[in-house]
Amino acid sequence: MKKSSRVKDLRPWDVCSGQDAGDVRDLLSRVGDKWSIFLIVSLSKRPDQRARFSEIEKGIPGISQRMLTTTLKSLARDGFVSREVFPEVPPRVEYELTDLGRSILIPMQGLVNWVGQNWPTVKKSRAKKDSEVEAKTVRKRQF
Amino acid sequence: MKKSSRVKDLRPWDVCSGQDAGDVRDLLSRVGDKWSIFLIVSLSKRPDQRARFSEIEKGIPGISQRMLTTTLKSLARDGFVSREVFPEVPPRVEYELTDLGRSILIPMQGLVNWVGQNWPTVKKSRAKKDSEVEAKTVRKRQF
DNA sequence: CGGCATCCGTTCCGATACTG
DNA sequence: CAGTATCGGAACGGATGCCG
Repeated sequence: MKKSSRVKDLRPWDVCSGQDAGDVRDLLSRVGDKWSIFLIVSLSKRPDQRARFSEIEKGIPGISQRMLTTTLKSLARDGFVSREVFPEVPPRVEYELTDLGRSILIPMQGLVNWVGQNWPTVKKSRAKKDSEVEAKTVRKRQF
Repeated sequence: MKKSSRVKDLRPWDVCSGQDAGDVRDLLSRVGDKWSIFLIVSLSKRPDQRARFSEIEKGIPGISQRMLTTTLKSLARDGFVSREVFPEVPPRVEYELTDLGRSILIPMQGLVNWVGQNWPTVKKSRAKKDSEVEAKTVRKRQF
């Protein structure tokens, strides 16, 4: 067994043009920013996939108010969440995952599964390569 | 029909913890950078999922030499591609998609499908929201 | 409460020049 | 050919203060 066990027969990208890759990149950089995925998942776990600003904030440790505002705004711009303002004092604003926002959870689940299976491999590879580089650097420094 | 047609019954993230979301974010920001997805797809389309530096460069319009080097290096660090140097003059270096690199194409295909179906919706939402903001800005400017 | 405006350090990335 | 080194602009994102 040399090449026989490899995942070679997969042809998942046969239909994929450069245009597709471009659009996928747009999606990835959209949803691959620092907080979007957390917002989407956080909303998806609530009853009615709905919460107000301060609730979301509490649910996501480490996020700044500025980034919560910013990220919610751009998610709303792209139609992943909807925003509803209630004319009260103090003001109340609720955000809800839209159908579009919910729909992306399906392909995302594929990534979750992949990560669950393969992320340890990635981390091992990273550590291994890093230690090799470290060794080289040390060797260099000796001269 | 108000809420009946919604994609509500989906529960794809039931098993997903905050840790999962964190790892998924790591993956997304890893693969969501400007060029990684292009490199992976580009390699996946070649015979043997393998090509040398200059071939990849030609296949990806707009990429700078610096970013090709950088991106290949970090993909290699994480184990998505392997790097082989041939001791010749002029030097030849070949990169090949690893099993790990190939395996991620499967969940990626889900994203490709999603993008194919839903990206127009996103772009429409974007345009709509932008024009609304534009209208508001103009209204403000009148005073 | 739910923002927005500002400042500011960090990271990203393209352009360019140089090297084994 | 396949890089490395350096620079500089742009974008990201945290901290802080103000405001309806």
